[in-house]
Amino acid sequence: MDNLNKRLTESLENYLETIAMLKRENKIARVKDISKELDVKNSSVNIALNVLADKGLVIHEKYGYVDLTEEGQKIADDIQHKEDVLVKFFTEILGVDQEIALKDACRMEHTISDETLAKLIFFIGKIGREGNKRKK
Amino acid sequence: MDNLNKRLTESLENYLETIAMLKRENKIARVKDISKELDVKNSSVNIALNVLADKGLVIHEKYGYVDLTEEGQKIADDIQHKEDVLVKFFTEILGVDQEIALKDACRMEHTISDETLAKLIFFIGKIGREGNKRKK
DNA sequence: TAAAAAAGTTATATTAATCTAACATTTTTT
DNA sequence: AAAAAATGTTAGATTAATATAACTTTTTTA
Repeated sequence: MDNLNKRLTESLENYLETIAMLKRENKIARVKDISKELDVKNSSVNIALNVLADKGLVIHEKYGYVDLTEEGQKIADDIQHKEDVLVKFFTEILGVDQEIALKDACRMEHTISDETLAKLIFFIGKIGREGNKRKK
Repeated sequence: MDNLNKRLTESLENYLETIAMLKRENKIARVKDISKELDVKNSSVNIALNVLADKGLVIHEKYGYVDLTEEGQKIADDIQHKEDVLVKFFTEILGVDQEIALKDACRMEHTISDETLAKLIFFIGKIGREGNKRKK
């Protein structure tokens, strides 16, 4: 288990996120589902899973299901949270089209810092409260 | 000249942006300046310049200066504009620290869509006008 | 102006992420 | 339960971006 606390690549983050999503929607994640979702080949998924397993982020028994470790799940949740915040900001505050907002968020979720995310969350909250005030 | 209108990689965009910046600040750009700025080796710069020259975005005479073509300059300006808008939003509206804002913007400038950028510019303008109103 | 230093280039290697093709295992169907 | 289909794995290739090391050209300096 390669446990140096280095940042994951965007690609590996996407694998974690996808596995978490599949578990949420289908209860289980299989290689085939992941490759379909990410539009890559099974062989690519396999290689990525080996890397992630090596880092202690996924569990993958040969020919079996794919699961996230606690740490892997935490990372996936973190990225999903970033995506959700970005999508909300883009659609509800900027008025960006849903599809474009999602596409942008899925790329930016890998690069926004925790500091900027925190400020963005605060800002969204503030704008929301101002909006309510006006409606009263 | 490989003139398929495909999107550039983040790395190549960074080279264009850096060359544009050096031209702006120093009048000229040299391999050494680019490598220093991007923290890569001269040999890496060379390879990138060959790729960019092949795409008709830079001009690079052997052992000579590096310049941008009109198209290369246009792309560089576009990326720089995205960076400026993002930095402005992060610092002036969200209140993010200057250094972190710049770091985030330098990554996100490669992924934000034109649509989202346009909405963000509009939003910044609107917030600015509201701010002025209050001050009156 | 010749030697030394700096800058630039080329050849070769490495890493990450992907692919295709061949092979292995599991699941489904008849 | 045997054959066929689906799924998963492995081996080997490719592409992009980088590095190191050796080499070339240009610039500086003594």
